Order: sequence, then C-alpha cells, then structure tokens
Amino acid sequence: MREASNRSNRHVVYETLRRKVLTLELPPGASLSENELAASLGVSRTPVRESLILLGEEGLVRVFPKVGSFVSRVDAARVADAQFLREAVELAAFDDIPATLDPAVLAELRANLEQQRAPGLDLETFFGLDEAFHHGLLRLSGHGNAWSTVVAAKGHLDRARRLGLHETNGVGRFVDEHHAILDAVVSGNISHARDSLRAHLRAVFDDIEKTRRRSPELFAADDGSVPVRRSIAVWE
Amino acid sequence: MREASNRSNRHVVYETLRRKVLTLELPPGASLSENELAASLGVSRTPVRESLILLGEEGLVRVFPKVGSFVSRVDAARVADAQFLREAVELAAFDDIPATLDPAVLAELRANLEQQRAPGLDLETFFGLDEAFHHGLLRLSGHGNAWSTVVAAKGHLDRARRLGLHETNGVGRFVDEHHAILDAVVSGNISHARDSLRAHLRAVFDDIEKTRRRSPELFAADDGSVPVRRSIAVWE
DNA sequence: TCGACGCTGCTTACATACAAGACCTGCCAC
DNA sequence: GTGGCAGGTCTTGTATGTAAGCAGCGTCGA
Repeated sequence: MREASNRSNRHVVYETLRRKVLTLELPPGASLSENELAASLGVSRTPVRESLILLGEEGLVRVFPKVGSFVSRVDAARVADAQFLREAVELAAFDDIPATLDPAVLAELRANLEQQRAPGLDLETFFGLDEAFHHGLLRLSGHGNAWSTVVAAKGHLDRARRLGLHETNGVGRFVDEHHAILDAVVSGNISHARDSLRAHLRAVFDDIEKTRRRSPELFAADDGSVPVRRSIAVWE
Repeated sequence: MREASNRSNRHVVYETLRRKVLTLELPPGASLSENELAASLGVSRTPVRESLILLGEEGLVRVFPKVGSFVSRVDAARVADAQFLREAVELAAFDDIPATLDPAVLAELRANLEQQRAPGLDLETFFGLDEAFHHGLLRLSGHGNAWSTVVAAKGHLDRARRLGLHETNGVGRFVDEHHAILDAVVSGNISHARDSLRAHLRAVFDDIEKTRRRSPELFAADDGSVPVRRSIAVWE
C-alpha cells in the first residue's frame, strides 16, 4: 500500500504556506483569504482551508470565524514558551548520550559544521543547517523523534530569530558555539556540553529579546484583537 | 469580535473523537470512515475529515489515502518519546519555581489532591485530576503554556497508561507520590521534588512496560502495514 | 456635526457533488 | 484447482455550492 506520506495537494499547500510564514515572506498580520490563496496556488479552497486549520493549531495563523484568517503576530510569551521547551528537551537529551556515538550521525554533524563555515553563506541556508545540527544532537541521544514536537512548537521562536538575525553582524559566533558543543560531546564531557548548549540557546534568545526592544511593533501582543483589514496595508 | 474558541461543529467532533480514542472506546485498529462518522454524529464529512486530519497530526489516527482511516496502534517508540518529552519539560520547570508560590495555583493543587483521595474514585476521574495536577505543577513555575505541547505529544502515552491501570490494583500509590512531590515543592526542597517527580514518572512508565510485556498485541508495531479490513472484526 | 440604520461585499463554516484509486469478489479460462 | 482479469463498492482527495455572520460605508435623520 502507498504510504500516507504521498505528497497530496494539501501537503504541498501546507508546507508552502508554513515556509512563507516562517521566512516572514508572509509577515505577521497578513491576510490569508482562502479564496485568494486557492486561486494563487491553483487549487480549490479545500486543501487551503485544511492547511490553515493546521497552521492555526501551530499558532502561526489565527482564524477568526466569518471574518478572516491572518498570520499571527510574533507573541513574546509564545517565543519564551518555545525557548523553554527546546532548552528542556535538548538539555535532557544530553543525559542519554551513549558512550559510543553513532558514527553515521556524527559524520553528518561534522559535514554540517563544515557547511556552516562556507563563505558567503546566506541566512536561509544557515537556518536549515542549524535546524539539522540541533536535530542531529537529539539523534545522538536516541531522542530524534522528539524534534518534530519541538519544531511544531517553535514557530514563533523561528520567526523571532529571523527578525533578529537580519539585524546582527553574522552567524559566525553561533557556528563557533556549535563547534564547541560538538567537541564537548565527542570528548565525552557531557557536563561541559550541557553548559555550552545552554549558553548557546540563551544567546540566541537574548538576541531575540534585543530585537524585540528595538522593533516592538513586530511583537505586538497577540491578545485576540482584530487585525483591522486596513492595517494589512502596513505590510503591503 | 467573537473568539475563535467558539465551539464549532469541528471542535465538538474533534474533541469527541479524541476522547473516544484516548479512553480506548475507539480501540487501536478501529476503522474511522468519514461517511460513517459523519452520519453517526449528525454532521457532514467536512468537520469529520478536518478532525481526522488533526488527530492524524497527533499520531492518534493513521490516514491511508483512498483506503481508510484507522485508530493507530499504541506504538512503544512513541510512548517512550512522549515519556522523554514530558519528563524533560516537567523536570526543567522545577528549576524555575519561584521562592513564593502562587497561592491560587497552590490552593488548586491542594484541592485536587483532596479529590484524588476521595473514596470510590473511578479511573477516568483520576486521569482528569492527574492531568490537572501535573499541569498545575507546570503553572507554579510559570510554564503552564508548555502543557498544551506535552498534551498534544503524549496521546500514545495516555492510551498506554489506561491499558496499564486497568490491570493494576489502584492508584493509591500514585496519589501518595503526588503528595510527596507537592510537599517537597512547598518546603522549598526543589532537588528532592525533582527526584520525587522523576521517580513518579518513571514508575508510571514502568507500569506501562509491564503491560506491554503482558499484552503485546495491543502494542503491535505501527510500521505502516495495512490494517486489513477484515481484521477490524477483531475489535467488534 | 454626529449617531443610527441598512445595504453591500467580504469572510469562514458546512454540505454536497465529483474524481480517482484500492480492495474484494466472482467469474472465466486453462 | 488455480491464476488472472473485470467489475462493483468502498475509501479518501478535491472542487464547488450554500448558509450565516461580521465589517465598512454611505445615507438619512436629528
């Protein structure tokens, strides 16, 4: 039998929309009309609607019945929630790292770090590598499956990171930290690895907080207030 | 404006189906035909279908395109994943418990424990209280929002717990452990609280493992094999 | 000038029709 | 008896029609 992972229209639409929301191509507050999206994506309203419902569950979209669907604003509280979750999971995983590391995963992590050092790395590529790196750390401990839960919960965090990194001087520092973390893991110094990873995650979070203080309008409280239709023009 | 939390048909259908799956009223392997469910629930296929998609994302349902939708089997790997996640989150939360506890949450936790001691407590009521208790512990640390993520991820764990508890002698031991955990938190002995909570969660997990060895057929590997239609009769 | 009312156009929520594929069953040839 | 093919019937995936509700805007009256 065919796997459920067959890419149906709904999967394509969902992934397309999710990517556009996370990359801020669809910025917070943007209107997501089922009709417009269906027309522009060349499908009917059904797969679009189902995708919006899923994105709503992730908190990336707010659906107001009979009014409209909108990209949610980056909510500082949700960012903090996601930060707490990922830190809890990633640090706990280190407790379960086996004495002998899976060589395949290790090789993948090293290759990943090589690519992070590539000159002229653009931001989106770095984000992809960063995701894969942290996922790889989880896999080293045998808890790779927990990553999907973290991913689903950290949509707000990712958007905030993008907002932040566009204003920083580069990602070199984060790459250095990745190296330090992996070195500590390989050398068996789990305690040091934990400290390094925590410091790394906190640094990322501090970066976000800095951005929030600098551009508070992007982080407007997501208190259920109606995104007035006119206000969409702010983004257009 | 009306809140999105208005209970639409879809919400009702989703919650109904989710409850039935978690309580094993809809057992692993059961067929979930969109048409049948729609007819029996008195709605159209649309809200049923949307609910099945959401339950599919949680891993509680498997949707095979053009074949059918079925309650997923309790997957031991997923149970372990959920156990790891909840343990990581709940233990990490204890690190952030403030010196002075929120009196409202504390009172709620104490009232909850009282009810857990009620004579003749039925299992489903205990489950509800247990959920609220652990959620309350998270709220004490200010990380109450993380609970929803844990809930979404631990569907398999909950079903396995129900399978297990139906075979045990009662929940008295778990209630005692709840008391010990809260006492440690109140007395400010966070280290002890952590140890107690970890032991408690591990005890629950061990109970599940025991059940799995005793009733392996309920935990059949969820490897994507087709649930043959005829096999549904096993459950009917 | 300002408030109230209703119309218009948009939205999502739900229902239903249609399409395409997979499984089962029975027939048929060998 | 057995293998293979065809048709019937189920399934989900998608498209579209219908219903109900809210926002905005113009108008009208005071």
